[in-house]
This record gives sequence, C-alpha cells and structure tokens, in this order.
Amino acid sequence: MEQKIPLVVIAGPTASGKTAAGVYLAKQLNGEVVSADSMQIYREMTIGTAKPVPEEMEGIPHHLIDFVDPSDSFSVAEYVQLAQQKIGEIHSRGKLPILVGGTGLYISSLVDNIQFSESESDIAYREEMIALAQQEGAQVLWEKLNEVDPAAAQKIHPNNVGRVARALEVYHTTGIPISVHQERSREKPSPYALCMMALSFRDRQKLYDRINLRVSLMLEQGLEQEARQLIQKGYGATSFQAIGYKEMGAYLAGEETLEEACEHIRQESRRYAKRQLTWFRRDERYHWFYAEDYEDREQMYQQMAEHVRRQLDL
RNA sequence: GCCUUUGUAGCUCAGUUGGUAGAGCAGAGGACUGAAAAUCCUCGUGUCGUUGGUUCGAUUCCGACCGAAGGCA
Repeated sequence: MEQKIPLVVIAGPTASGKTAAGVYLAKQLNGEVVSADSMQIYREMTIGTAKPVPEEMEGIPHHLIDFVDPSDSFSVAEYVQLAQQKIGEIHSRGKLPILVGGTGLYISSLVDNIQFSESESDIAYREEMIALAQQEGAQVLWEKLNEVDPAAAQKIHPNNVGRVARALEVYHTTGIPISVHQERSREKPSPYALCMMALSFRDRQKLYDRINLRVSLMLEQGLEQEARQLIQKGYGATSFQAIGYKEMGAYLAGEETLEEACEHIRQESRRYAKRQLTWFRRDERYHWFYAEDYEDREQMYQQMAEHVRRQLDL
C-alpha cells in the first residue's frame, strides 16, 4: 500500500476568512495553496469572486486560480483531475498541499476520490431532455428516468430537471444507469491523509455582516466595470452563474437600479453562504473553527496550524 | 380643526356575509457525483393598533382614543 499524501482542507462559507487562513498555514507549514473554488478559476473575474490578489498571497503559490477563460465551461471532473495533479506535484516537491475553497462539490469529489467515467457529456441530448420537460412537464421527464433507473429517480426530485436530465444523459451515452456509475465512483479509496477544517461564525448575523461589507467593498473596487467588460466580451455557461455579475448585468441592462442590484448581490451571497454551511455541516470530518472562540484571527490561525500538526503528525 | 382612507407574520398585502387567519417576499432547515456562486425540496400563532359597547362569541359590526397617508379649511 502506497503512502498517503497529506492534504489539509480549509472550507467554509464565503467571507469566512479562508484565503487568509490558507496563506497563514502555508507559511507556517511550508505549504502551497490549491484553490477549490468554481468561480475563481476564471480569468477577468477578480473583484466579484474575491479572488486572492498577489498582495494577499504573500508569496505563497496558489494553484487552480485564474486559468480558465470566462467563455469556457468547466466541470467537477476536470477540476478533480487537475487538482489531483497539482497536489501530487506539490507533495513531490516536499511541500504540504493546502486545499482552500468554498465549492463543496469540488472538495468532496476530490477528497473522496470520486471516479468520473471517461465518457464525455452529451450536452445536446441533455438540452433536448430539458426542452422535453419544458414542453411536457417535469413529471414526464422524471417518469422516463424512473423507467430506466428507478434508484436514481428515487433520489432526485421531479422538479430538479437539470439532475433528471443529467441522469438520463448518462444512461443514454453509456447504457449504464447513473446510480450504478455513482456506486462504482466510490470504489477507490482516497489517496490522501486528510486534515479537514471549516471556518465560520457562531452568530449567523456576524457572517452576514461580513458578507454585506465585502459586497460593498467589491462595488468600491469596481465590480461594475469588471462586470461590464465581462458582458461585452461574452461569458459562458458556468461563469455566467457567478453571483455579482448576473445582478450587475440586470442593472447594466436597465432592468434594475444600482441599489436593487446591490441588494440582490448581498442577498444571493447570504443564501449561498447558507447552502455552503449546509454542505460542510453534514460532513463530520470537518473540524470547525468559529471566529468568536478566539481573541483574534491570528490566534485562530495558530490553533488551526496546531490542529494540523497534531492530526497529520508533522 | 373637519372629512376620507388606512392600521393583520420581520416587510408588502389578502381575508373572515361575526365562530381567533393566509399568500408573496424576507428568514430557517435539508438535499447535492460532469453548469454546483448552479439546481431542487420542506417550514407560516401572529396581543388581526388600543380601549369600551352590542353579541353565546368580535380581528370582523358600532363608539372613542392613538398612529399613518391624502383632501378641505
């Protein structure tokens, strides 16, 4: 049995202080940061994604940031492959890989070593299915799935058309139900010796205050201009989903006032944070660090470093 | 000062021909395997402004008072 690669994970909702924690730990533990963020991968989306800038990185190498064109789409499968590669490289250089990010799906897919089958996706077929749902109703599409893959149908709500369509797509392209794929995807054990930590606040309002503040800061830093440029250039399916840009788009299109757009950005960010918390909370491997429990950030980061040393036996 | 309209969930409002009430938004919880900052599911008790009266029973009808908006002097 091969030796497992030590991997530190820092997760948490947006604006919980992950970036700074990652840099601090990297400095303390001779590490490098690998981002696990589905939006910071895009170039030209810097302010709105709160992407770490060179001053914040303090010389610590950051990977998987700023390397995809906004007009390109991207997927978990690609992410996992790239991240595994980066982590391997960092480890072989004798450094400690530190995964930092808020995209739960990316983190757990990587950490649990989910195997994505080679077959690419068939977007055309998926869109066909979505169109079918629009014409005949979501229930009809779900029935279709229920016939070929009742196990998957059981787990997906009929209204969740995107998931139903994806499940049908998998069956269509591979002839194997997605439920079977998913079982197989978990067969390989994780190659990592994990130390997973999550950051948050005990008082939800404190987190929301920080989010609101961060959004105001983004606007001061020129989110409007960044969004305008992005819209001009045209962005793709994935990057279009980023909070901040689509709302600014509504403002720039004259559909809402600037005030309304800002309020929507704040609100969507808060809801996003809530969903992130839900995701991370259910994974019991996370050790939670709450800001209120420490005198200051520095003290919390020290405790985190201490926790890593203990857990990974460094 | 007088007249009119209005006061119901954190917000915007429905409603009860008198039997103590419900939507949207906000918010909370949950799910999550190739677009995940996405997508989807679940959750609504609140002195029905205050106070008297009528009534078996009032948030609902009547009176007074208080607050808000508009109009007239």
